[in-house]
Amino acid sequence: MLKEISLPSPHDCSDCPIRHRAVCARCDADELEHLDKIKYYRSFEAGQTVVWSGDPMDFVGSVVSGIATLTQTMEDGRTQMVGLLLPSDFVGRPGRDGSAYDVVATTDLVMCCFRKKPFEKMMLETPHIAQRLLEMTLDELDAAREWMLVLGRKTAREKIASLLSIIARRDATLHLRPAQGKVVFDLPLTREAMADYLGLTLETVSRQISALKRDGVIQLEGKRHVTVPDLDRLMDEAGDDSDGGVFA
Amino acid sequence: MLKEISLPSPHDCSDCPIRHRAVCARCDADELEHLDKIKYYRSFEAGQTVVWSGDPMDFVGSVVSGIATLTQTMEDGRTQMVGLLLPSDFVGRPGRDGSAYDVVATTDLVMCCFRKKPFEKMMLETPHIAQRLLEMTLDELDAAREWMLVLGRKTAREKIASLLSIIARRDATLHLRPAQGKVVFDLPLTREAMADYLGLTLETVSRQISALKRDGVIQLEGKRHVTVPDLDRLMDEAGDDSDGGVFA
DNA sequence: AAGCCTCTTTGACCCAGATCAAGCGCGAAC
DNA sequence: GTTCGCGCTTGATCTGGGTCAAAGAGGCTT
Repeated sequence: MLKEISLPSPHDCSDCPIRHRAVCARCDADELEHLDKIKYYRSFEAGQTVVWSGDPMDFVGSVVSGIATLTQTMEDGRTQMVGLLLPSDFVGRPGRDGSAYDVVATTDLVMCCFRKKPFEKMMLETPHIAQRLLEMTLDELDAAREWMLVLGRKTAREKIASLLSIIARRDATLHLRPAQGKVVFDLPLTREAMADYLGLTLETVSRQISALKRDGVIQLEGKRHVTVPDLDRLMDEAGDDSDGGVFA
Repeated sequence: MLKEISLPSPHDCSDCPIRHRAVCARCDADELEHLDKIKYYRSFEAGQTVVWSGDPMDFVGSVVSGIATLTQTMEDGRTQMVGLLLPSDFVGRPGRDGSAYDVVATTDLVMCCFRKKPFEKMMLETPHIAQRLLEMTLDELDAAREWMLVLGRKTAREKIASLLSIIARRDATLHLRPAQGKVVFDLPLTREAMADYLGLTLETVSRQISALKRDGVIQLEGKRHVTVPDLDRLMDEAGDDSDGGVFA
């Protein structure tokens, strides 16, 4: 198994890239100082498991950079990804000891962790944190429900288009580019991970990506670098009428 | 369209059947009194729509009795149920004007509604409410993710068994009976609603129910009255290893 | 630069579940 | 008591996506 990387230099909340979106978004200077005392950074290599389902977790935290996945596995090995954790997303559940899912780093990953007990205590005393966490949890619930429609009712082609448009829009907002017209990005997931997210096999994922390429909906350079000439076209293929905004 | 029924007699929080499970579970007497001022009851007939997706909602609230569903619909009519609302479950999202889903009463339904604006104000001032809502939202998120595994990876037979065992366990806990051995209950959903929940067609639902009956996993009296001779057997068929507890 | 290893693509075939189509059973309306 | 309508079942057939199998394409190691 891979070794955990130690972070070269711990940094300060004031220049934290996720300062304004994470669970600490609403905190004032005093509260940040308090958080600072219970926080620490951890880094993981791509492919490393952050927590195993069922294992005790003595921390909660935020993704600072990189991407992690939340997956559930059945005894016979069938797996379903139930969440994609992007920078600023929260990991762990206050008031619960074990993790309900496997959390795996898909890319190199940096997390800002809080020791669980002190964090829980602080949540009770600091409405700003509890409020922000509620808001984030409600957003995740909406995203999960949006995904239930994808899993339950969409065709393979629509599923792929849905995933690509989510990534494309997320990337556009992250880089403050307009979320329409031409979008270019790198796929952060392998075909297998995409299959696990979409409830498909990796062969079907591959075939449908080839089909979308053949039909000019996307262009591919290598296996991962994607160009979407017309985001509206892609979103049409996804079957949702413009709305969307799952991981907004 | 059906008419809304007016409730014969509004009742008091102290003898409310969902007092200890709903969003108000942690409230003390003062807080309940405050809530009482902004609350009102509404009743709906089976089949009636409580809110349409996209429509403005000027209230949030709790299901007091009956069952409601949360569904999403695509332009071409494909629909996916994304939530099953049982007594004590919360409806609506503080801080959002419109409903993201259709909310439909599956049975006759009574709701305890709070005017939205005052409720939002009260949430900011009353940690007990925000804390309980966070807890409930986290539970719903877990349930939604559990359901993603069902939708994405389970076979039709496993899907049916999963739904039946959820209903059976919920019913058992609601009536304080042991959640194992023999369980008897009524299906609160039509075959079509089950299909919408499971991402199947109603024909497949019907066939798989017949198959489970033929195999002795369940017994049916009429279309809706179900006897599960051995809950463990049913849960085996659902494919999850004992754990479960989605709507616990 | 040869050999591996992992990720990916593509082909051939198969099957679970969708679709299309009757028909049943039971309560409500006339 | 007959008819209507709705919810449900069952059969026949079709098909999207799964399964099994082979091979290409980079990137790393030695």
